[in-house]
Amino acid sequence: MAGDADRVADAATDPELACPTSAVVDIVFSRWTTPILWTLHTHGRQRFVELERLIGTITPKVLTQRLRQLERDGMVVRTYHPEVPPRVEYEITELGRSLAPLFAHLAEWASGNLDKVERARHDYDAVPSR
Amino acid sequence: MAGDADRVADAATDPELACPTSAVVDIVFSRWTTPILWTLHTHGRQRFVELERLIGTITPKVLTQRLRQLERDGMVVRTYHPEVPPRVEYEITELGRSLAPLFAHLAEWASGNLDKVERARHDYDAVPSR
DNA sequence: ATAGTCACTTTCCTCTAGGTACCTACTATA
DNA sequence: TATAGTAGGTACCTAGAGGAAAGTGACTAT
Repeated sequence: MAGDADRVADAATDPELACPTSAVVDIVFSRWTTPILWTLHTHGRQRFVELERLIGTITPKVLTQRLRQLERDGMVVRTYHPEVPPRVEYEITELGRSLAPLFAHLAEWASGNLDKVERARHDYDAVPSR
Repeated sequence: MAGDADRVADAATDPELACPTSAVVDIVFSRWTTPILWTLHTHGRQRFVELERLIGTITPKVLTQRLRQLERDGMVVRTYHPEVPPRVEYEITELGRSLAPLFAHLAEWASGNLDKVERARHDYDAVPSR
C-alpha cells in the first residue's frame, strides 16, 4: 500500500484524484449506463429482451456487459428464474434510485442551458478563421 | 426534417432520446472534461502549461483537443497574447460555472455512496461462481 | 421434424480515442 | 552556436471499446 506521502503526491499528479468527481463519472456516466438506469427507473423491473427493445440500438453483448457492471456496482439486481425458456429480470436498487435527484438536476441544467451550448457552438463555427 | 410521428419513433428507439440526460453527459462528462473544468474552477485562469502540470497525466495533444471542444461549447474562453514566447490563458465561463452546483451534487453523492459501491463490488467478487 | 423463445456467449471485425515522438516560429540567455 | 521556453500541430501506431452475426442449450409448440 502507498504511504501518506505517496497519496499526497498522487493527489497532485493523478487526474482521478485531482478531480473529486472522476470516480463517480466512471461509475455512473460510462457509456450506456445512463440509458439503462433511466429505463429501469421509469419502466420498472424489466426482462433482458424488453430492455433491449426499450433502449433500441444496444447489442445483446454490450447490454450484458453493462448490466453485469451495474450489478457489480450495486445499482441493479438480477433475478434468474430457471424456467424454459429462461427468464431473467433486472431491477434498479435503492442505491441506483439514489441517483434520481442527481439525474433530475442534470435534466434541469440541460433544459436551461442546452440551448446556450447550441448557440455557443453556432457562434464558434461561424468564425471562418478556424 | 422529421415529422412528429418520426420523432416519436425516434424517442422509442434512439438511446439519446430515450434518456433525457444523454445529451448533457456527452457534453459535460466526456473524457478529461471534468478534470479540466474542475481545475479551471478551483485554480482560476490558467496558462496551457500550468493546466498540463495541474492535471498531471494528460498529453498536450489531448489537452488541446479537449480545450477546443470546451471552448466551442462555451464552457471556456481562450485568450491569446501574441507575445514571444506566446502566452495563452484559459478561463471558465459563466456557463461553465453554472455547472458548479451540479458538480457539488455529484461530489456529495460520491461522499455518501461511493463506499456502498465499493462494498457491493467486494460482495460481488466474493461469490466464486462467477 | 422443425421452428421458436430467451438470455446470453463467442468470434470476428472496424473504428477511434489516445499515446509517442517530432516539428513550428521566435527570442532571450549562456 | 546551442539550448530553453511556449503553445500548440502533425504523422504514426496501438489497444480497447463496441458492433454484426452466428451459435448454444433446454424445452415447447406445431
